[in-house]
Amino acid sequence: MNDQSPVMELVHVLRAVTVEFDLLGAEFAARHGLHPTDVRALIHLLDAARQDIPATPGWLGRQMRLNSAGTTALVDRLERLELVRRTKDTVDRRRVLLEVEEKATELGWSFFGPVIAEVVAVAEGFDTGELETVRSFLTAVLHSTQQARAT
Amino acid sequence: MNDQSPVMELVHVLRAVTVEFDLLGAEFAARHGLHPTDVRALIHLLDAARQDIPATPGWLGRQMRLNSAGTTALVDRLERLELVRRTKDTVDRRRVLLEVEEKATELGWSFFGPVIAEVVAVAEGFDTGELETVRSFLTAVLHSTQQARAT
DNA sequence: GCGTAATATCTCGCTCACCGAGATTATCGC
DNA sequence: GCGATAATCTCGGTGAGCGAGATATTACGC
Repeated sequence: MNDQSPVMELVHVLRAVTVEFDLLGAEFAARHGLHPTDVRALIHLLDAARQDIPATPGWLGRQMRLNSAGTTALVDRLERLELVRRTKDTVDRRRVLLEVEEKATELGWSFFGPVIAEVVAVAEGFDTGELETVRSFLTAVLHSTQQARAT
Repeated sequence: MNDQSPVMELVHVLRAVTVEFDLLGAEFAARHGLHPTDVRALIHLLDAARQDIPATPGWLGRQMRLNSAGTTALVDRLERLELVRRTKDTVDRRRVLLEVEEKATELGWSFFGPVIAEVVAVAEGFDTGELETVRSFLTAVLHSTQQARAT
């Protein structure tokens, strides 16, 4: 397993991309006067909205690995920034549903927009089959990592 | 640019991988009684050592987007944990060099070991050309993102 | 060379994100 | 109904990271 093997290079570049995306999020956060955590939360919330998964403080806290106190504080911040709205669940009235405001989706797009544009630009240089290879490789890494973490 | 386009799926899976790696780092940190920031710093320091880049507090702070006060506190923590050692640069005596201890490399391997094993396992299902495609795609995304961030 | 600007690091005081413990309110099984 | 369980929030405390500024060393203009 030397440093020059193709697989090791993949590991390095994957890690580098992760670091880079983190920094991107941190700088976006700083530029908009919020915290990296808020951006991460926003991503989870928009993702949930996109997939019609009901978002609650408890769910968000689990995604973020925050305890309930930290989660409450996080939701308080997001609500104060008018990015989400707390509404009571009419079915189970212990629960609070988090609804993302218009402002949040706008912010989300202003974050992802440039990233998407870059990936699109890069993708120009690859044909459909190659892109499919990349996608399936990353999906496999994702699933294998998720599974390893669950252990 | 609808949600089902191959490129959009790539963006989503890339983001998911990033989130997953973050959580991995956070859980590794928690398990070893350190903070996610410390793990990130460790990654940068090991990376620097691997590439023979001299690591100083200033350099580390720039990598992490921390100000000098935060950087000093970070290095203090790492030194207290015996992961790095401060040594004065004999050439430029304003500078402090950060040397990673044995303990740090061990910790680094215990973090990356499982990740590498997973990527290796996933890579089994792909031939050399495909892996090269993935590598060059990710490298392109990395460079384009780095450049966009520098702007 | 000599004063001044620039650079690297550190100190101090402070804010606030997050944690642990526990309170509160709502639901469910019996 | 009643205890057990679940979802959320409150309170107090810890510490990571910031802004401002101090200190020490080096580079530059004259």
